[in-house]
Amino acid sequence: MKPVTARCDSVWSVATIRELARLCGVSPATVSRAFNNPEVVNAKTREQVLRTARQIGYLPNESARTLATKKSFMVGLVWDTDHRRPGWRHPFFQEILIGLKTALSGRGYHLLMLATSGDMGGERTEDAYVRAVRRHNLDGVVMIDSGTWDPSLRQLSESGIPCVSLDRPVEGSRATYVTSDNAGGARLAVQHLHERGRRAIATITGPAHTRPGAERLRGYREELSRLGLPQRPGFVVEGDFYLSGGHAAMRRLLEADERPDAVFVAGDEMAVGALRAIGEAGLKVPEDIALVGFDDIEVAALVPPSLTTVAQDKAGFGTAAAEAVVSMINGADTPPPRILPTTLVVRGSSTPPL
Amino acid sequence: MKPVTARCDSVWSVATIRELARLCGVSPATVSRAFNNPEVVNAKTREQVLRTARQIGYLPNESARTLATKKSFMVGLVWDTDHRRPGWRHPFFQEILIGLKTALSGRGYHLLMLATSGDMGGERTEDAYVRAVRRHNLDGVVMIDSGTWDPSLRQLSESGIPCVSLDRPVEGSRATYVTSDNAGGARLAVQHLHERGRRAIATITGPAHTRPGAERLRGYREELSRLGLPQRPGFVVEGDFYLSGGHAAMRRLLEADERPDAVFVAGDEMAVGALRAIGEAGLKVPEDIALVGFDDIEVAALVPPSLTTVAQDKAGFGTAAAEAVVSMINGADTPPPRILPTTLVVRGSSTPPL
DNA sequence: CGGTTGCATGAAACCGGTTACAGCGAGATG
DNA sequence: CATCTCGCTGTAACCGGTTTCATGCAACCG
Repeated sequence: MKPVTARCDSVWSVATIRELARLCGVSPATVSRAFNNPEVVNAKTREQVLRTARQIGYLPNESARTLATKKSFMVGLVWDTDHRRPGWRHPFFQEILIGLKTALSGRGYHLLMLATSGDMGGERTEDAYVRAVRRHNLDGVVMIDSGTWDPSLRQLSESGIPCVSLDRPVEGSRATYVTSDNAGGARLAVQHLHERGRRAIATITGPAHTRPGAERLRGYREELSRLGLPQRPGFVVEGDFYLSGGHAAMRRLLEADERPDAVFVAGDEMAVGALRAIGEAGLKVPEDIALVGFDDIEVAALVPPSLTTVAQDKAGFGTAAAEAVVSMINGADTPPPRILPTTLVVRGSSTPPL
Repeated sequence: MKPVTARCDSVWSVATIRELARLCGVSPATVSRAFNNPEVVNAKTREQVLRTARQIGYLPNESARTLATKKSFMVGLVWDTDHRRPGWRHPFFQEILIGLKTALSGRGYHLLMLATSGDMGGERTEDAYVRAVRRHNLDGVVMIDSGTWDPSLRQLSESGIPCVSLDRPVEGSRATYVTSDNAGGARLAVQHLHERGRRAIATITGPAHTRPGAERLRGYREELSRLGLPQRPGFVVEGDFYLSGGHAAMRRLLEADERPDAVFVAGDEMAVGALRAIGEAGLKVPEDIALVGFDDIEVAALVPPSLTTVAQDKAGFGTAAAEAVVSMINGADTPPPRILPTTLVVRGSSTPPL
């Protein structure tokens, strides 16, 4: 009888450490040690404490623990959902989040989504993030590139709180970042198009002020020179990472005097826009123009023709960010920026060769 | 000079309430009241406290506050990333999350992503969620339908913690759920196809054990009877919400004796698969077969022909969930299930009419 | 003018953990 | 046998807020 009742209560009981100590006939200190420094407490005592704890469903109160230790085992996620075009979506936010959450959980950390400077009411100050972190005793922070540069982010990265940024370099003694090998991926793309016999290779870039945009353009240029192909100014058109921008950029490329026979598009969403513009011009992919995108988002495989693209290690972002932030929390030196390898996924938009 | 230093320090100082009280020449109790019960403290005193607080950059410690009040102003998000096919993605998780976070932030709550029973190490027990909630003094919980039914979820919803589920009915005195008007959406789809002159309307359903799957099928059937169209058993094929399932289901429909001239597909991803199967069979959409999907995911607009579909109020999910959970936290009666309206988005796959 | 009322405030206990320090008994050592 | 170690445990202070209760004081009333 009794055990059953106890089992039932276990979900509900709000036993404190003193209660548990009383039941075991030991002091709260010993109970605390039984959990946090098991090796320092006598084996029999420890066993009894743990057993009794299970019976009465004792759960340590994390707020009290955080208060005493100043460690919350929580990492903040800064992800600005304002300042955005309506409907803006990070190309693979969900995959990053899964990777991040899984890796953090595995290391004993939880993830707290921080309110954005925009969506908390009166507290709209520049140091809103820093304030939130301090209030909640967060051990570290991960920030996901918001496209626009929020001065609060700089404050945060320079505040000395362990801080990992995705896809954007940051300054600060305990700040680092994770990014894909954007230049390398671009080189893969250009090289692939070259192997397929294309020689007039244009590019639609991301916004110049974004890191990935700039890096992918750099890779494109580097690979062209390596291959001994000429750099034609008219072959570089800036897009905005959105479908409409890709569409517009492609139209500009088609209207120019010289038509490319291949385009490296620095983002899959833009590539879908480009695909459409090409279709509207009465041309065919890949026969008239081959296309290689970047990101390997879900649509890339679904749209006809399916899109050859440079794939990023999406879950790897989350894992790498978690590793970096946890190691800094544990006192390790600030790790260098982590560059994740990219891979080429060949699909219909670049095959068959000419 | 001094003010500047103070401003600088403000980010760093770890002033406590006693420190602040000392500086103002009042007791900690008064400071606490100045923040939490402003009306009960003398106007001049209050002003001075707030001003000084700003100067020295005082920030209340949330752990201490939670410890004392047992309110954490945090809501847990249960989102199981295990048990999944690799690469599984909720059709519009990101939009829901944005809505949820924004609505919660606006109400003064933060969102804590709970580790899944799977990804925390030793603690893999059935009451893992309940334990996490209690340890962190979470005020409430939102659970996003994980597709598979985890017994821990039932424990959670029946634990008496304010709890809102998305797309799945739940039991529990302080538990409710938010869902789209799936049946109504299905009726819209069928009605639309009927208006377009189609009479042999088949359906590819979601898994029967999922709520949205069952409801959409119900709506389809209801609308058929309302329109006086016959229910042909062969016209109902079960899919799995994934592309491949939609593809397979469509093939079964095409192989049958009687070919439909329209199909209501209970999910956009399946609809893309169906689109493909139809193309492979040498038929054309919408000329031979019209298609209406469900969800209005991003690809729906991108795939050719673009997909007519039943749109769900994606951000509305998050907002409604936030409203419900916060109202329960504030002691209101458990609100009834919230059914969000759906709308028909007409695109190429169902136009022009026959 | 004594007593009531109400406002503003302070003292101290409390929330539930952690941890520095002291103490205690048993076995080892000189 | 006195002393020193060592392993284990308890006492009590502390983390930084909130809240109950008591109190001082001024205004108000008859």
